[in-house]
Amino acid sequence: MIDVARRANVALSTVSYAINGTRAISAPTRRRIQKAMEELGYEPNAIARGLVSKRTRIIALLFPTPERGMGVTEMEFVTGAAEAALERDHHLVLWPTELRNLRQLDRLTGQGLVDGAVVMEVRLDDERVDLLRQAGLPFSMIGRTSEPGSINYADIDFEQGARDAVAHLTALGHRSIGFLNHSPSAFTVGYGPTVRAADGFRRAAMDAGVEHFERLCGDNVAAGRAAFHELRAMALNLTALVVMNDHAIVGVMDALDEIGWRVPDDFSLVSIGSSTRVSEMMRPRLTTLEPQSSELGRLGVHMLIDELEFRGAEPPAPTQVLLPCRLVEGRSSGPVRQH
Amino acid sequence: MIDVARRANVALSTVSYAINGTRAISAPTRRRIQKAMEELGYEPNAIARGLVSKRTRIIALLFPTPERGMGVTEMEFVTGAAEAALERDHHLVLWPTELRNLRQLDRLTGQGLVDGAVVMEVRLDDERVDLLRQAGLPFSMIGRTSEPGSINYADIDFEQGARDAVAHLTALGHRSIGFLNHSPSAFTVGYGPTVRAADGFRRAAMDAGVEHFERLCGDNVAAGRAAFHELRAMALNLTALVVMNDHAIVGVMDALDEIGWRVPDDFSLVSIGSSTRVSEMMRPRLTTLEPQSSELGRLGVHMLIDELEFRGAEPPAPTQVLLPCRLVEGRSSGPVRQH
DNA sequence: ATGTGCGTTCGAAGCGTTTCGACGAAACGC
DNA sequence: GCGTTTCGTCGAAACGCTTCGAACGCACAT
Repeated sequence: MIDVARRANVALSTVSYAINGTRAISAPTRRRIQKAMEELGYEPNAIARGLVSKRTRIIALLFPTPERGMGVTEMEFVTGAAEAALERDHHLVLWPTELRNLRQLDRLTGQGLVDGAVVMEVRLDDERVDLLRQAGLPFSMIGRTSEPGSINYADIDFEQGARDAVAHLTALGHRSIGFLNHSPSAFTVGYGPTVRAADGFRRAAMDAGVEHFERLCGDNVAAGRAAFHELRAMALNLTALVVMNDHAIVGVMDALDEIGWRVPDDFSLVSIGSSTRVSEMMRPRLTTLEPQSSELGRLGVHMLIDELEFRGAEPPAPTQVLLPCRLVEGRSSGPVRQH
Repeated sequence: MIDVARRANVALSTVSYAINGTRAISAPTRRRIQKAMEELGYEPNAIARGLVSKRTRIIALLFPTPERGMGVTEMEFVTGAAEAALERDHHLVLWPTELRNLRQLDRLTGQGLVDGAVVMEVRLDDERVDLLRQAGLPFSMIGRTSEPGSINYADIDFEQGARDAVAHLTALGHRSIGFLNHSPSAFTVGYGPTVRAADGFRRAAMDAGVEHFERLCGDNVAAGRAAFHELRAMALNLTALVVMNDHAIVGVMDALDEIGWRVPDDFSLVSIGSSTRVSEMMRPRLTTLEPQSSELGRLGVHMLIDELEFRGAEPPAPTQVLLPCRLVEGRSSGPVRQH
């Protein structure tokens, strides 16, 4: 920076003002500085900048490391967030913190490396959120707690998604619809999508006046297969299933094969939350309510940076967004079978 | 840090030495400092540390943003890398740089934020690698260029994977085997796995003395379906296919349905590079040569940090690792059909 | 000529660490 | 009992920037 200043015949501080736009700089001076920077290939040192300005322009992405690893949806959160961060001239660091290990998270925030955080896979009651709030670190959420207050969040509207799924099926004439949810453990830890999708399904089915059945189901093929057989035994008129469980749905299709039912002729399936990349791999291609995952990741980052940049001024109104799922019709849903 | 020093009755610098182990500190003094740090909940400021020590303990993960987005395999690289970084007390930032946009990468490295980089999805001839080398930034690769020289890398051994796939099929009695590769564009840009798997397949088939056919194939269902029909028309005895293309393989199965062939009774399929999470979603569950993606991400980070920590001492021998794929038998491969 | 105000620019003081050279005290050999 | 080494500690100087208060020149009004 000294070299740039010397070359442009100005003081060190003038270069700084020119870079940050903190004070007015006359056009000729600015030009000289620009030129000097380019000629020297100068790039301001992010660390030194961060040290004095208290703005590191680094934000953290908090994601839990679940047993089963992450799917396509989560990957899209991450890439979306990373792209958005870069566009807004920020860096995104990954903090894969186990949920129980709050101590680690505490240490990480204490290091003063990041200006804020985006929290992924938020639970209805999430300790990480409490910790961040206490630490005074600005953050936004992908997902939301049961009491989000004035915290910025962007979430998938799984409740509406479930309603849309039911609407899609009732429009096709189905009058007895089941719902296969995530695992019981997801439900008990208060994983929002699990809870809210179930609500949406129930209401939509009641509003439509159709027979409906719900079931939690382990996140694996065998559980899906078993769940289907059970559901069918208790719901004799069942003609369609809404499934929010990418693994279980495979088991369901296996079970359908076993009893010789064809999809969608004899039975319809609608998946909630599968990305097209996954639903395209199924045969038949699944009808799915696809979440806008990448967009969600982007939003989370933008909300956070908006907040960071407004610091000092009066806080802007919290941004709280529910993104609808997009209905992508595959070949797994069709008109109800006529007996 | 001043508070800690005051509380422990030592000089500022003594606290620093105690934290970093840079100089010997007597046991009682160290204890006093430890205690003071805990009582005050003190955590050293990562930014200030980085500024003076020239070691930010931040490393970058470079991944291209391809059109089709990333799959499960890539996600596992990322999470593996993030976990490994955290374990070794480093931060991982995501740099999703478009391949053509080298300018951006140049700027990013110029900021002096990161100590080194892990490059994902390396091509046989990769401009990013040249740029990093010129910038003097230490880095390791997941994948490898055609001339890796003394650069650390960890790569999936797709060549061996292809051989294993052929071995698996010949052991089942197959004597006419096809290979469905990635898209022509992947081949022309010199994407390593595409090129090397083809080599491995060809050699293994020749060594085993079996009839073999190869084909590039667009990364989508329709292309896979078309490719199968074409392949079958020119290879009348074909009884099995090795596929390194998660999307195309779905099309192949559709095509098999169309001609009434069942998997694996009438025709065998082996996938290369599909993670179990994907192959479990296929029906029948695919036999796959699963890459150890998470391990690869971890390795990339460890290699880089090893190198960073050795700076100054003579450079350690380059670590260059090929990780074998793991054969996971599904239900898509079986004994050759007897006519 | 002298004062007033504005738009620009300057010098210097930090930001929270690491690290260098130096120093006091205890331990050693003779 | 005197140099000499070793161990543990200290004060102060960076690291590369931002930002504060002050000062400069210039046009304008007085």
